[in-house]
Amino acid sequence: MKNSKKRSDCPISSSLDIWGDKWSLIIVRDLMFAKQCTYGDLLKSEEKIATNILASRLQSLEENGIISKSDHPDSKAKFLYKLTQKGIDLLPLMVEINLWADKYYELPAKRKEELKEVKKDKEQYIKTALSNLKQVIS
Amino acid sequence: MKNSKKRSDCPISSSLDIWGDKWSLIIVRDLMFAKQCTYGDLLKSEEKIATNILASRLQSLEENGIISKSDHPDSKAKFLYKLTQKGIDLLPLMVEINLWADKYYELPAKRKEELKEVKKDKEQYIKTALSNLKQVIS
DNA sequence: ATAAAACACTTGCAAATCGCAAGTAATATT
DNA sequence: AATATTACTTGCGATTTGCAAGTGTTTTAT
Repeated sequence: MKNSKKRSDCPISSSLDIWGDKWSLIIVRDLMFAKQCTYGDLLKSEEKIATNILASRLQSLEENGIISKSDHPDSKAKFLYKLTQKGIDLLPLMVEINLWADKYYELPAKRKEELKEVKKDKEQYIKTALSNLKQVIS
Repeated sequence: MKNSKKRSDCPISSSLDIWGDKWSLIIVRDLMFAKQCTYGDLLKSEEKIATNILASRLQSLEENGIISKSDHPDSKAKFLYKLTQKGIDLLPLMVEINLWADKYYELPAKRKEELKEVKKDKEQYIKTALSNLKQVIS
C-alpha cells in the first residue's frame, strides 16, 4: 500500500487506489463505530491486523485525508485517530456493503437487528448517523 | 486472492474477503458497463490488469458467485463473463463509490455528467439500472 | 488443406507486499 | 527507581504481484 499512483481517472479505480485492500475499510469501520480509537484499540479488533500493517494503513489513510491523528487529552503516550469529513462520507458506502452482505451471508444476530433499522428508512438512518459522526470531528 | 478464509462474521470483513482488493471491483465495473465481456475485453480495460491476475480474479469471483462464465454464442474460442444477481446487487455500492469519488476527486467530464443523473434521483436510477442489468442474466 | 491469427489462459521469475515475532523509544504507573 | 503501557519499527520468511513469454484450442485467411 505504498505510494500507490492513480491507475486511471475512473472513480472506482481512484477509490480502490486508496482503500481497495483487505484492511483500510476495517479501520474505517472501527472508527465509525467507536468514533475515535487509539492504535491499541485498533489492534484489538476481531480481525487481528498485524501491527506493521496497521501502522502502514493508518499512514496511508491519513495521507489520503480519510482519518486524522491527534493528541490524546489524557496521555502523552497515546494518540487519537478519528475520521475526517472525507472519511465520514464513506458511511453510505459502508451501509451498502452491510446491506449486500446481509443479503448474501450469515451475519451475527446483533448486526442483523441493527440493519433492520437501516432498511426501515435508509435515508433517515444515514442522515442521523452522519450528523452523529460529524460531532466528533476535531 | 487465493482460498481466503473468513476473518470474522462482520459484514464489512466478509465482503472485503471476497472483493477487497485492487482489481475485483474493476472487473465488476466493466461487467456493469458492458453487461458481458470476454477475457480479452477485460484485458483491454484502462487500468491494464495483468493477464495472470485477471485469470485469478475471474476464478475467485466465479467461485464466490459474483460472476458466471458461459459459452460465447458465436465462437467456441471465446467465453462470456456476466454478473450474477449477486454481482448485480453490488450496483448500489458501486453508485456510492462513484458519488464519494465525485465529491473528493476530479473525474472525467463524461463521468461527472452521468453522475448528475444519479444525484437527481438515486433511488430511481438504481431501480432502472438494476432491471436493465437483470435482463442479461443467463 | 494449411498457415497464420485470435483467444483464453498458464508458467517462470524477480520484485513488492504481507504477516508474524521481536525490538525500541517515550510516557505512565507502582 | 523499576516495571508496564503505548505506539510504533525492524527483520525475515512466505505469499502475492506484475511483467514477459509460452501453450493449446479455435477461427480466419490463403
